[in-house]
Amino acid sequence: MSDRKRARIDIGTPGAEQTAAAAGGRSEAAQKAAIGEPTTNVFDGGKPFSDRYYEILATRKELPVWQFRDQFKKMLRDNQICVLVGETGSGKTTQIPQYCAEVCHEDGIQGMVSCTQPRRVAAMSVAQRVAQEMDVKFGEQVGYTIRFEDFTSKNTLLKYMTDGMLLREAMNDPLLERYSVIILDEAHERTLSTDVLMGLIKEIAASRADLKIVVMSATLDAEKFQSYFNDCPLLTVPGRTFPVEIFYTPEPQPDYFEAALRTAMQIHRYEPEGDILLFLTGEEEIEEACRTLRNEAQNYDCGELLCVPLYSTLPPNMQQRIFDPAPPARNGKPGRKIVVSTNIAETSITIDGIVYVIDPGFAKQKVFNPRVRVESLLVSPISKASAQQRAGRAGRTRPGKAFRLYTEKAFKKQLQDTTHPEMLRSNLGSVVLQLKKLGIDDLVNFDFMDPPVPETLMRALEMLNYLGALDDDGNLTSVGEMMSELPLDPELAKMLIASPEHKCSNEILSIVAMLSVPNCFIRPNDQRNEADSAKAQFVHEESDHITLLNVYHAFVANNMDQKFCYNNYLNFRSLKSADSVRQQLLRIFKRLGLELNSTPFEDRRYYDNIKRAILSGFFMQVAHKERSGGYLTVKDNQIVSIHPSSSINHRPQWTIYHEFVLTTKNWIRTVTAVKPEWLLDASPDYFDLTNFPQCEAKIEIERLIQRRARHNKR
DNA sequence: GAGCACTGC
Repeated sequence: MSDRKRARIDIGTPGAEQTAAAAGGRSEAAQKAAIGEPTTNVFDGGKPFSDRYYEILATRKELPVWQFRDQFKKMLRDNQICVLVGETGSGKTTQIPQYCAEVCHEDGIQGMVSCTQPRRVAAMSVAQRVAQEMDVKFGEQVGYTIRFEDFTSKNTLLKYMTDGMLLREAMNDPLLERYSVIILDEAHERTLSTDVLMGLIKEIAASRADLKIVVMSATLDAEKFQSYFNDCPLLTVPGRTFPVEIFYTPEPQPDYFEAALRTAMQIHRYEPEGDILLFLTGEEEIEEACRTLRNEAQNYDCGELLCVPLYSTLPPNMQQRIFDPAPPARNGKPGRKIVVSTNIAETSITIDGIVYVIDPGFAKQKVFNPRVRVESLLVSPISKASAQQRAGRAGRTRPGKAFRLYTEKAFKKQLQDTTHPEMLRSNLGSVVLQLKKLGIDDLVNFDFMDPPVPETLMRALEMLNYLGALDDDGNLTSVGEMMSELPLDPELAKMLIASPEHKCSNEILSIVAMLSVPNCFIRPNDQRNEADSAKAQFVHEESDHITLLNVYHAFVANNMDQKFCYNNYLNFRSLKSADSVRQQLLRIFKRLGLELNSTPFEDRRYYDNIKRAILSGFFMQVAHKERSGGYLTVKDNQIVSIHPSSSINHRPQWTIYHEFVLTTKNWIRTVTAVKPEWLLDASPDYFDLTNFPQCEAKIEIERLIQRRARHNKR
């Protein structure tokens, strides 16, 4: 009999000695035993529970979800798939996975319980908490797995992980056989990975009767999840938050920014004490709002107002300021903290003590145009679900108020119920490659919860075909197999795999890593010149990609020193993470059996080889300078300009670009000058003139082909 | 001569 099965006896059936001890009424454990609760930890070799366990257990029992423990366990036993809806504060994320582990133990089921999270921090912090609750060593029986970090052991029975990580695992373990229960948490967020996982897991469930699936979500989409998963049972657990009173504006607001600041000042001047959370759309807006509010607060006879900005690119020590206490009262008027934040405060970061929420009703959202394959950010109205989530932020510690800067009618009639899932707003290149690797051949009929428009899928398939990842029948090629192993966009993956042929894989590894992390150049508004001259040291005048390579080399040559970064206006965090990414890519690169090589620096082909390697992944992102002097993207004929941050010091005839950014204008960012004949070498298929729209670029390529033909004849 | 919603492998 396995240890697990033997240990099962302990649950709920205390042994004779324990019952005898209870009669003495001394220790806490003994008292527990007397009322039929276990006193030893079946998950830790039958060790007695610590005192701390009982302390935490008391708080666990106060969670709303505790009342549903037996009901949930029964539902799990009786069904393969179930949906659990739990509002904020229900305790579902920490408790449900434990209940699953209990069921596995009690029923002698082998295999791990996995609980997925959209974000790394959540996976880590929840795992730590649950290890404490279960009174086991963190990283042993309970652990977590995220990119770059696997904090689990061979004894792990409950594992928190990012949803992207589970998807990676599925590529090598298509039926996810090491798991007996998979819990998809925060499913309502509908991230790309969650959506792919849902489709995949639904398929796996059909062929693995022993696999249990729990989908956990906030309220709004419950029935949709239920019907998607074959009308499975649903358990609803109430949350534990304080009531939030909602106020709408009587009239639509022409300028949400101005209305937001006005509302903030009114709350500060006339409402009882309590901190404010104001949602705006981006860094610039947020910094401006903070400046204005600081000034305003001095013009009135009111308490002190502490204005704290919050957005993801803010350095962590600045982000910490959101937890500073509000200033004390002044002349009997309350001091107050106002946090001015992007959407990051809607899901990722929770601030306690917020009593007032101001919701102008907008957020920057990703939109995708499949015709020109461009993703861009657009300020757009939020959904009802988002508005509800934002309002909820006011009721975490006591009853609060939410001020919506739009009319009730607009809320009811104009806001969509939920935010469009990311799947419908993204370039699906990576998703398609992943699904192919997972053995899903018929993508058009794949059971997506919200199927993407066919054109988006077609563009992704076409792109992967040009990259050589899929053959003409849509099957994964050996190049495609390798590409799918790399945690990169397909273009970057292709460029890396092709780099050994161009004798520069060492350099391309560095460039790809640098392209995969946030922008490393810092340019403070009041030190632009200093920052620009610091950057000038690294500039390669024909290529932003090579400029990035120079930065990485300098970083390494200076022992990855933080001071070096500070002195040179470089983002240390970003460069550190580029180095981690590079190490990870290098490991995979070697595993794939690819050759690590470099062209000698003295060789005149050193830079050309690098540019050709970049082109092998990015030949679909080329811009051509027209006779008018402006740039047009090749084949799509979009008017674009080279981004002012570019280190290119001339205007090359042909250039590849890494990103197309749509803001005030169509920009191409991170560019490298190339020679037109390299285009033909990189992909004769893509530059086949029979399906090329008429334009100057076509005429030049035509001439080039004729010249080559003549040359070959001679 | 301008900008970086947020995640994740």
